Amino acid sequence: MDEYYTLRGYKIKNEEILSSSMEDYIEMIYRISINSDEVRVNDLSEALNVQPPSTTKMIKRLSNGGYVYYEKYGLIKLTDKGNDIGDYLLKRHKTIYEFLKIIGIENDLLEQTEKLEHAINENTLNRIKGLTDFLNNCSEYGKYIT
Amino acid sequence: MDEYYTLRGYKIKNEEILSSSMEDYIEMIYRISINSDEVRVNDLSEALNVQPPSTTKMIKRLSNGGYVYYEKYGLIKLTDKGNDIGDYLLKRHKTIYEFLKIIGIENDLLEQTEKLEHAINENTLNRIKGLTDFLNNCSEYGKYIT
DNA sequence: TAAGAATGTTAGCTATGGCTAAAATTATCA
DNA sequence: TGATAATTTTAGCCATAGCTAACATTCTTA
Repeated sequence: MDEYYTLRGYKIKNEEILSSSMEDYIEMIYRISINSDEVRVNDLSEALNVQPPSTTKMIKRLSNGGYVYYEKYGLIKLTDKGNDIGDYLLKRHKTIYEFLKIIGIENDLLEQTEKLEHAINENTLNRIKGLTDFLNNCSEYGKYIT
Repeated sequence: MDEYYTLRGYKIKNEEILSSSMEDYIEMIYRISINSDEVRVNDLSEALNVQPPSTTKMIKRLSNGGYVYYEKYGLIKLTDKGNDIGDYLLKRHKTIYEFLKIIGIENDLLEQTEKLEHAINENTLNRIKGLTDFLNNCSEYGKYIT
């Protein structure tokens, strides 16, 4: 029998550890970390278009979960665990971005990527990666898309 | 400049009228309505794996928004507006389901559909529909996927 | 038709994840 | 070095969307 749930229902059902927001923060910390090893509350707030108190709160959660090191007024640094996740999240982001791009999304490319990425599990991600590769090398598709 | 937001940020930014949950409820009312014209709080609760008080609360919101007709202890009925949306949501669901199926998702097909559908806007949906059609008629893909 | 079962509602709790205003800390620079 | 500016935190608010427990209504059936 088909088993439907609300979106929230799926999250609870799967004991999903990371919420979409947590993912957004970790991915962004990881992104910023690439170019500088100083990640601050303010940087993150600006990058995510969020007010600093929201960031403070989230950093506490991430710190409790063992995703970041953080001490009051200090620098934010991903733990090994956090770093692995960040790496995965950024790759996921890029995979979806490339996929959406090749199927012709232009205007809302980033927004659609940001929304979709949280919904896609590892298996689906791999399928999408494979599909993107296929499309990139498919002459019929080349004709179809132009 | 790239403008990132948290997922919640995008929702607020776009003044998105329908939350994911609201969409889930409307889609399910629409679904149930196809086979019977008696949609009750309990049916909906069971179908969505949610407790009846949650449904009562949501039905009130949907009623206030003009998506359903409802009177205490009565039947739930979509308004014309609700019906149009339900129709769109069900089509969106099916489109994504077919897409995920053709790219080889099996185990989490329904769950991934349910998660993805809320993230996809009309333009992306059309692209995905087009892509699915293409894949269905693409001999190279037939070879690739087997 | 009256009792019990089924269904639905209300009240009030939870967590997430935003926000503002105000307080605290840290950094800068004259 | 001490005043001011910038950054960060705390406190407390909001809405969404679940939940349980208790109450109300409606339905069924003996």
